[in-house]
Amino acid sequence: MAPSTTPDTRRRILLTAMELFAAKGYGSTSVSDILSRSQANSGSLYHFFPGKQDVLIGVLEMYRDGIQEMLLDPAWRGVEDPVERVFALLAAYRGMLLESECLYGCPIGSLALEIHEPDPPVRELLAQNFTNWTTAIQGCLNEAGLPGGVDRKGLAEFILTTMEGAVMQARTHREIGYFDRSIEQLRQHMALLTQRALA
Amino acid sequence: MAPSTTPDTRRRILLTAMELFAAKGYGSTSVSDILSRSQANSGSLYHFFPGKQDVLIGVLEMYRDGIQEMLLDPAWRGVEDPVERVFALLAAYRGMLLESECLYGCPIGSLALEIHEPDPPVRELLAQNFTNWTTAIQGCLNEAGLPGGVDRKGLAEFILTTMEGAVMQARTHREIGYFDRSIEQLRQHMALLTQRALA
DNA sequence: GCTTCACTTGAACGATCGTTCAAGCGACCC
DNA sequence: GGGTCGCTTGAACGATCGTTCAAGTGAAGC
Repeated sequence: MAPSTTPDTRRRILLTAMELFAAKGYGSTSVSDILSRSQANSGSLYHFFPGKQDVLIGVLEMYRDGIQEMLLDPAWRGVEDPVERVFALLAAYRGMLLESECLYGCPIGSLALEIHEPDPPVRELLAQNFTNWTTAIQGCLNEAGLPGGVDRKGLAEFILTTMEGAVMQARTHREIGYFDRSIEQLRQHMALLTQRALA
Repeated sequence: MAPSTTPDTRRRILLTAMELFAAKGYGSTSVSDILSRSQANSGSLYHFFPGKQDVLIGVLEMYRDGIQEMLLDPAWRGVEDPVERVFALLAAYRGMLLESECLYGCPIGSLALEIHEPDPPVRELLAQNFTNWTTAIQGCLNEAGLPGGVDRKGLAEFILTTMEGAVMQARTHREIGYFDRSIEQLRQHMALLTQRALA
């Protein structure tokens, strides 16, 4: 649609907001923060977005629509085994924690807990992001040779639960060990689930 | 007013702030919110607290010092079995979710993820709250007849991880089922850990 | 050349934020 | 009675918030 020469202000604003929301949260990021970091003027922002919340909606849509390219593809590059892919994704979050000295983990989880009374479209997008995540994991679990009795959807949700809880503790203690130990427990759990059928 | 009871403005401010921080978060709670709901004046608040952040510190200290009376004692009333106590505590969080139609879960977890760059005293208090929680759970696990090889500290942290992640998903989806399914996975995990030694 | 229109510019707005402070109150000690 | 002091009162402050808008730009269609 837009020629390559256009500055693509809308996208620049969204990418900046994505970065700032992840780093400082939604409430602590001011519109003028977004404007100065994205080199845009308030009039431009309000030309594309009715208000600040609609910038958040745009960011959550980017996460939702980009989960494959932005998250799964990089995490799963060179990893074929479906169970390994589960832990490769978790390792990607570990990497984000390490890069930021345990400051930033999962941007969706942070926003989900920060925004206490979200308007319906925001809540819905947060939920969609979680659902897409667990659906991707469920795909791995389906490929994996799990015993028949295992509840794949429940286990996929549990893996998200573990990631979010582990990120929260690692961030709070500023210590990656809290993340690692929870992941290790999850690994044990999945091993026991697999092994139970063999016994 | 009631002359027999001391006004105890400081405590009234803290209890109000505790309530508001849990309901709206720290950033979205204004000082004037606290003042009007606690029937205090700004001068009184700033007489007791250097600033808003010190109110948060006071609230986190209340949570830390009151974990036994406010959280564990009510949850464990009439429950003696140590493993049952673990799930009774989790059931207490389930109750908070239900009472609020899946809006409020764990106030510490919400604050931990909302406050992205906490000053050291705040971060330290959040970490202390988590540590006290896992230490209490570890006490249960020590009493329980777990096989010798089980990592009690790691498992206690994993139980907190599960609670926080499960609360996050239930809140985001506004559906208690997301909480329940993660707890069920945890129950399986603990059952498998116990049973493995018997096999 | 003129019009149209998507987009940009940036000053300005009212609201609300956290915070300050001079003044006042009242219980207790001298 | 006078003085001290912990606590209260509430108006006021400057800063910053999200948002508005009138004016301007420039490419495309006629």
